[in-house]
Amino acid sequence: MDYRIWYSIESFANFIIANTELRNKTFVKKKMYESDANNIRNFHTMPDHIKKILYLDAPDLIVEIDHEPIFSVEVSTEAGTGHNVFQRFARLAASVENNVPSFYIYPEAVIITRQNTAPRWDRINPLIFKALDDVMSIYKIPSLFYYFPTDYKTHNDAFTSPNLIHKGLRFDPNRNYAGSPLGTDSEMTLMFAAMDEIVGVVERHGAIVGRDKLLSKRPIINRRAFMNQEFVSKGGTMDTSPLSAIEKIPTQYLLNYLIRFENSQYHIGELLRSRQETIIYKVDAKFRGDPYPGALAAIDYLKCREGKSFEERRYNLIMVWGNLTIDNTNRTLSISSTKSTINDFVKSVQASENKNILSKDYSQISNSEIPRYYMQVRYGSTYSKVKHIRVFSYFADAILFPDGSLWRDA
DNA sequence: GGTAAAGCTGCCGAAGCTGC
DNA sequence: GCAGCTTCGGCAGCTTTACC
Repeated sequence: MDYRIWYSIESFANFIIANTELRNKTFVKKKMYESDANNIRNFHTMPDHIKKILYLDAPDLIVEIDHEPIFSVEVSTEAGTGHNVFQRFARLAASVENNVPSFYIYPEAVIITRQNTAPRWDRINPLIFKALDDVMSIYKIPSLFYYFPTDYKTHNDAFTSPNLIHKGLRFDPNRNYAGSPLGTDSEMTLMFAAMDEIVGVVERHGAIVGRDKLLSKRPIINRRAFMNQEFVSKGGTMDTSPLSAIEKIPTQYLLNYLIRFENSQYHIGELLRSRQETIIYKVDAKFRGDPYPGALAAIDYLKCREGKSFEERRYNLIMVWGNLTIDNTNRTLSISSTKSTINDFVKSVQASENKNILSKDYSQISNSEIPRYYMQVRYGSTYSKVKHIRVFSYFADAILFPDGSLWRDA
């Protein structure tokens, strides 16, 4: 069986290979190109099944066997307070939505030194555990969390951390694995065991049949139980960020707001009307990407989804850019903002369109550009839009700005 | 009213590309 | 070869909100 290991950072690929059964397999390592927006020379060379995972956002590593992806890995060293831990959530979801198990490595806490304050641990928002569990419940595919090794458990006083200079993080000393977590840490050895379990199951049953069996395997059951326990023991609730920024309203309020776009020829379609209530993610900020795309994806799984596609939601999921007021008298919404406008969204889309070469004459296309042209013929601008535009328009049933709105009819 | 947590955003660096 | 641009990821300071 032939393995291919797609990586963003080669040293991290080396780290995973050396610590798992992959080291004994026949494999090749390949550089992963993330999107047609940020790497127009090479993205089109990515195989179709990898492109599908990259559609929403690119993970740090994808392992495939005989052209079938078997798991993806995302690693971060950021402090996971507030909505930061959800920043990478869309890429975990993108993997699982393509039936590919995902691993998320994130520190339990990171030392942050602020001005005029002693160094202290910024701790993870435990709601991430609930969000990942909901993903597993819906897709029946593992989406597992492991702590990036830190001094947090052993050095509660941040100032005493031997790795204070690295914000309390424990990195692997092997220079071939530069920037990777400490491989001998118990969290990492458990993760390697789970990866080996996947490799073993897939080799015995094949990738398609094998992945349906994974959730019932003991190392994965145990990890899922640990994640649920962490949610509870760390005081997780359904009120913390990003759920602290949502409102639930009767859908009629939304329809009453959108009526301004209707006329005798056009009426809002059936999708929004099909759900009685609507969840609104309120962001009164300047229009931007991270951390909002990941937070929006997490809200979908935590509150709205009941099935594998956005059509199977209990509630509409919409995003409001601006200061939202719910007008209970007139059963509608009002939005004001000096920070964001619909033009911020539209300008981003237009900027992405500049990456498209579909309007060129054949004589204008260089030979090396032809495969990229041909990819765009098939997929249009699917892969050439910037990440946050792709993620927002995938997850949100509607996006409202004070001066303009976008919505799905079906 | 004070403190801690949550939320927002300006700015920075890395990587990779384009154009001269 | 180099300057400059875009995209992405990330840090941490500032502001707002929540809580006691």
